[in-house]
Amino acid sequence: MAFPCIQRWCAAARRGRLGHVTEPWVLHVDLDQFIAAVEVLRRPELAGKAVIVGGRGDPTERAVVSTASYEARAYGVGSGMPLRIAARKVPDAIILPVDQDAYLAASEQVMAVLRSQPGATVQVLGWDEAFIGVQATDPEAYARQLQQAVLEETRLHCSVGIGDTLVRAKVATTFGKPAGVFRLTEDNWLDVMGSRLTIELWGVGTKVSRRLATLGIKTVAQLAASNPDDLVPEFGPKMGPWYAQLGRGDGSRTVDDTPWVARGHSRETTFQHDLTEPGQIDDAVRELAAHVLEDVAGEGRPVIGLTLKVRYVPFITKTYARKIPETSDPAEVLARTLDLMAKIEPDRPIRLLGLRAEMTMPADSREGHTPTRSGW
DNA sequence: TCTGGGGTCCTAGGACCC
DNA sequence: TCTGGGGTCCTAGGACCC
Repeated sequence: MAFPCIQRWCAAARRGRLGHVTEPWVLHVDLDQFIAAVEVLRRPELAGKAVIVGGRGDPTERAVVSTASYEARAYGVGSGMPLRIAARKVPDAIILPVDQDAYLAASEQVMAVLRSQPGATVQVLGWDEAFIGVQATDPEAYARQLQQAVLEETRLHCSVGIGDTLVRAKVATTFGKPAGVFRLTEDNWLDVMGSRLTIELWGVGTKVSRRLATLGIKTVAQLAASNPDDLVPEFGPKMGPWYAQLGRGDGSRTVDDTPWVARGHSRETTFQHDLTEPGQIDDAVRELAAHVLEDVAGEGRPVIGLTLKVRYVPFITKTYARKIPETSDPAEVLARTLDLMAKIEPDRPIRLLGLRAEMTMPADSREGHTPTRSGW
């Protein structure tokens, strides 16, 4: 299958660029403080102030921070932090409610700009980030031009990571923030990342970094040098070798722009006051299930699996799952969800903090695909 | 300090079959 | 009476990401 390479070689030769053949690069684009930036755009008077976006914008409620502006981050506020705590840390912060529609609209604008870049293959990862695959002789120049285009058309700043794999591009972006560009390849990966802790890797959190440490692996360099087989007893046949690969920054180099199709949908709520009465719980499950059904029905796809996740009072999560015969009948799905709910600790008093209802859809009703995590 | 809401994927262990 | 070994499917739970 040398044909595409020869074609590229010929094309390069035609342009008189032989000896400077264009290389395939992965770019990772990440909008800077995206949600806060969108809020500042429509309220310019907020520029330069400590802005915190979370929940319904009421710091007395149970909710967490979605995004904080850099000014608020200077006080130690970060996403995921309880809103109540954040408000205490920055007493004069401006606290705003989450407005998903506004962020989605801004996101679509940004993605349109990315797709309009010459030769770009765009793989969207979330509201505020995407991979871009591109052939370029000077990826930094390409990145700068891309940042300029995004800024001109959306008034939003972004950072760009350049890499020879998806993982390296993704990690590179953190060194480009804010509004910068950084390149991470096989050549400088260990120089830049080697002495850092494994938790700084994309896909390694507190639990896994702690388990790695018990194996004597604390730094990225140590993980990179580890034998993949040695990690199998602790992490299993897939995750073990995957972590070793992650330590080296290796993995897929392919940006996949196949349209995203969800595997399932879910809704979650946290109650402002714990639920204790069976009637309340019944109502909550019905309401949640109805919302998920709307999302599923909106795609015109059937349901094959149900999951209820129940958060009890001292932060215990219980899962109840059922495979069901494929159906598109909302009444049947609701009835089966209520069956599942009957399993919620019927025998002892309960206090519910929150509920999550999930519905999964058959794989063969999907047309697109996306790389699996272990594929990265 | 006390924990959102939307996702994805992996693993262990049990049930069941041959 | 006691028990191999492989495979698949399902449930529960966990971890991580934005």
